[in-house]
Amino acid sequence: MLNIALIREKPDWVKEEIKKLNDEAALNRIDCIVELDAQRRETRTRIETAQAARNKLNRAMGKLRGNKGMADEEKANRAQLAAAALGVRDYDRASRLMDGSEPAIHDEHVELTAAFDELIRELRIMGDEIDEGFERIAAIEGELRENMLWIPNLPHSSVPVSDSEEANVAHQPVGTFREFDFKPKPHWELGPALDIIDFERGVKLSGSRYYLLKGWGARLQRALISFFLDQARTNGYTELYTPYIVHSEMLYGSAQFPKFQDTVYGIADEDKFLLPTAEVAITNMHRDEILEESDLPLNYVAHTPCFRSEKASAGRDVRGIKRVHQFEKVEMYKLTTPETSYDELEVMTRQAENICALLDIPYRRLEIVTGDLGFSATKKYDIEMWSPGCAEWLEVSSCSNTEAFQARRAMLRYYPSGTRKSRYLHTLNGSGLATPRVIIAILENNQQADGSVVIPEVLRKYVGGADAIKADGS
RNA sequence: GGAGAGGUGGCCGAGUGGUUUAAGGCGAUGGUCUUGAAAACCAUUGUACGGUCUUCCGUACCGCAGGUUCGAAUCCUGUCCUCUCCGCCA
Repeated sequence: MLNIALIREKPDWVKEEIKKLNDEAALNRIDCIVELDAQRRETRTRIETAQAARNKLNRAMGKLRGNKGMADEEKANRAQLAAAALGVRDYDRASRLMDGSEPAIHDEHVELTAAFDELIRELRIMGDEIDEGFERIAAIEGELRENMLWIPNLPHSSVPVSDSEEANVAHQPVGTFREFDFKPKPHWELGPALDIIDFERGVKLSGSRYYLLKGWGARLQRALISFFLDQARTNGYTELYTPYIVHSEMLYGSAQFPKFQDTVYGIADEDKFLLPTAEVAITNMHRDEILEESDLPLNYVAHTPCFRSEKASAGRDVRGIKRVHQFEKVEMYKLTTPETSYDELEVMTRQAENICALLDIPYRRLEIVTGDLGFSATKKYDIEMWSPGCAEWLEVSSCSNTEAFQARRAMLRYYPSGTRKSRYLHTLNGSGLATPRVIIAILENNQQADGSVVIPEVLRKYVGGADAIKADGS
């Protein structure tokens, strides 16, 4: 979520920024937000002042009714006078009469019960008005929040401005592109030939975009996950094992909801969902907490399966395991101070790149333009591995700074050293890395003329020293 | 899944529907005292939002959401979570 004060103070500037993001619908909400915010504050001030008077009167009522030292005669008289004062909305006088701080002139006999009934009637009228006011506030705030939840994060000033993902700035590729003396095959041929990816049976079990890894396929994936986690640990990340099913609030916290509600899988009859990424669990881990600056940065890493419905990309990338409903990912995550988050983004991105380098697969960094930033990032780098079989760059990591966008939604705060005034912290996330696409890249880059696949050096210690996957299964 | 007991501030823990502050303690912070520390004593104490916004004022928050009432931590309903016992289970 954006800071509402920013929209209040610089609505035109915010609109200009949103224009860079290709989000027409969000743009149209800004005027509405400004209006609702003004209404909200005006109504709140008015109703809360009335509520203050009401609280005071109710306390005075208790004092009057429970005052053992006061004769019924005087109580009745005060109640009657207070009711009259309430009738002309003189709340101060009414409360002084009730709590005894203003003398009451006793001029006529008043019946106690009748006087209190009259007073309670006046208080009820006042209370009903205020209750209506609070209902109005709740309605306004609900509508305001609903609008705010649909406003994307604003781009960092260093992000190239463009609406087209074609314009993403590709850095110089790193690594050696292998020269093949045969035509490299795509993984959807290599996998079945080696009997390590079984598409038919995956589909039999669960439908399209599901697959089954078998033998070396499953083993290679497990090796990769261990390797990724060990790399992250070496880089100072604390490993987490998180729930894979979370409450819907968590998806609001990490900003998948409400906009991307149809990209996740829900649990029947429960308000819970399968993780589309570990980011959701980690973002909300410190929800509603206030950390100390000395705790930061917090670096976490978690391996989880990721479940995605991929409704938006129906029909695209249906071949192979490039885009699937279930995959394994190792996610790096940082909670930092606002001062350090951009430096940390560079650090995290280099760490992701380093994993590609260690696997000895050619890769490149993409600097994502404003129009392709997504909903929550202020700045984002993608890392792509080259896959000679399908002859394309495959996104294997995406590293983002969301600044305080998720922190504001999930209430992630910290006390700067020496103060007790909390601030929102910054959050960053980056894959490090995701398996099915890395498996694709390894199969396609390391395939040999005889159909075998060489196992990257760094993975061998995870597979008992084996150096190749052969068609005969050895 | 069944039965029961509970959810109160950073922590522990009181709290007959009212008579202006959620008692008291612990912890933390500041101060007094001290050569320094401890002890003792004094003071302070959360979050969010709003107000002519650093120290002032107000509103809301006693798991969460509703309800009853002039007034709810307290009464009612629902819900989530925790604990104990039983059942099941890796």
